[in-house]
Amino acid sequence: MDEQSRMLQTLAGVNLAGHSVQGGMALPPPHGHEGADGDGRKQDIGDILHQIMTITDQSLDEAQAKKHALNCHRMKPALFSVLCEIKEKTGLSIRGAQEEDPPDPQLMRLDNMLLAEGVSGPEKGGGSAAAAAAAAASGGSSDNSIEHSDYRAKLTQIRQIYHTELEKYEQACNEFTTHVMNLLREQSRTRPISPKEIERMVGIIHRKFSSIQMQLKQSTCEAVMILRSRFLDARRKRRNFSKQATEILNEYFYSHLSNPYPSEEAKEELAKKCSITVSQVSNWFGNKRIRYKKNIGKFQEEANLYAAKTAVTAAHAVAAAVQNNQTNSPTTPNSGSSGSFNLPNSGDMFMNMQSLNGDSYQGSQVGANVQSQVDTLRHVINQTGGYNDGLGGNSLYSPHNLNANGGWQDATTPSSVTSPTEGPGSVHSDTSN
DNA sequence: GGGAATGATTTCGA
DNA sequence: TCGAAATCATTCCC
Repeated sequence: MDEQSRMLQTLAGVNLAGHSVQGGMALPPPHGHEGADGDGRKQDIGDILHQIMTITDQSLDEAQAKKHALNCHRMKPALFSVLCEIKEKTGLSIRGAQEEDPPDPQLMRLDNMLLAEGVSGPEKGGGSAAAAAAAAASGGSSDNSIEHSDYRAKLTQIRQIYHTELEKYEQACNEFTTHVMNLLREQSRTRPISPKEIERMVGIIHRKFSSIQMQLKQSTCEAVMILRSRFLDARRKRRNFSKQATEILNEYFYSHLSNPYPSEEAKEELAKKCSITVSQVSNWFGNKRIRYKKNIGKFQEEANLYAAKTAVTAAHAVAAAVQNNQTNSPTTPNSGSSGSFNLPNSGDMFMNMQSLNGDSYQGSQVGANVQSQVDTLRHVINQTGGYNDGLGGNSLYSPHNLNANGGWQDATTPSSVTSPTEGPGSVHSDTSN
């Protein structure tokens, strides 16, 4: 038995017995004179119900005629409203639970992500955080800015497609909803369709369309994720630092060999000079320390090279200071470097050179050219007589870069500062750490 | 193409 | 949180 027949039977069964339908609604009093007594009313309603029940058995023309007659029947409005109410109540009891849909967590996640990535919501800055982070991580070179703008362009493309599609869906949804509403309103003249039912139907349509929208959002999110991962993966695509950057880092490393732990400030400065990030500087020093320690012999040549370089720089600085000293009052030569960063006094460098001859460095030899630079430097310094032979004696630069454990001595007390043999007036001023 | 070099990441301990 | 150590992944060089 279909729903309509059941409802009609309910209607007939309940109302004909003279009781109100569930919910307390009674059949309104008949409009005409005829319904004044209960039997006449029962007869009337029974008649109508019979006609409705048998309408499908009749030919199309007959049925049409009967329908028209029923529509014009004086009892029609009353019956219709009762049918609407019954349908409403049964419908609500069935669908009531579905009405209060909690917000879909998946949809919320998608919405949040699209918002965060700048695909939905205001356009400005969309996804720039990810791009900027990746750009910063990979050094912020011009290549990266190109990649950055590429990322932005692609994100804008995704955004445009998303909004176009969303608009299409919304338009289609509105059109379809209007169409269905008109249809239902039209039909409500011939069958019991309450406004609530229309609302419900609209809700169903919207839910269907929102599920399509969810698919769109999901695909958009996937596209963004792919784009983002591709962009961020560039971070892993290692690029060697420029030669200049490596030189700067090496210079710092070998001139601070006693304590190759740059402070935050030093790291920042090095990062700036090398056009890399602070964390890249940290990585570089981490790698350098471990690799140097693992294979000191292999780095010997490099150490000598940078020591020589620093010696020359220091010699120039001292020579300049000497000249200055000759023309002006005596001054204490500082660690002042003409290098690109606050090159510490060559103290560590010389310590390195001494160290190279020490136990820790397995008796390796300092290059002759370096030695000659040192000699020159020492000579110049002696000539000035401005300060102790800090660079000269072994007393100051003992081979204690690496401790017995194979590690550098306590980073907080670099040898350059705490060396017990370091006399007052030493030129050693490696305090950058 | 293979090995060395090198920057990045992961794991672990202090 | 930082650094050591191991390892991965990529680039460089022969």
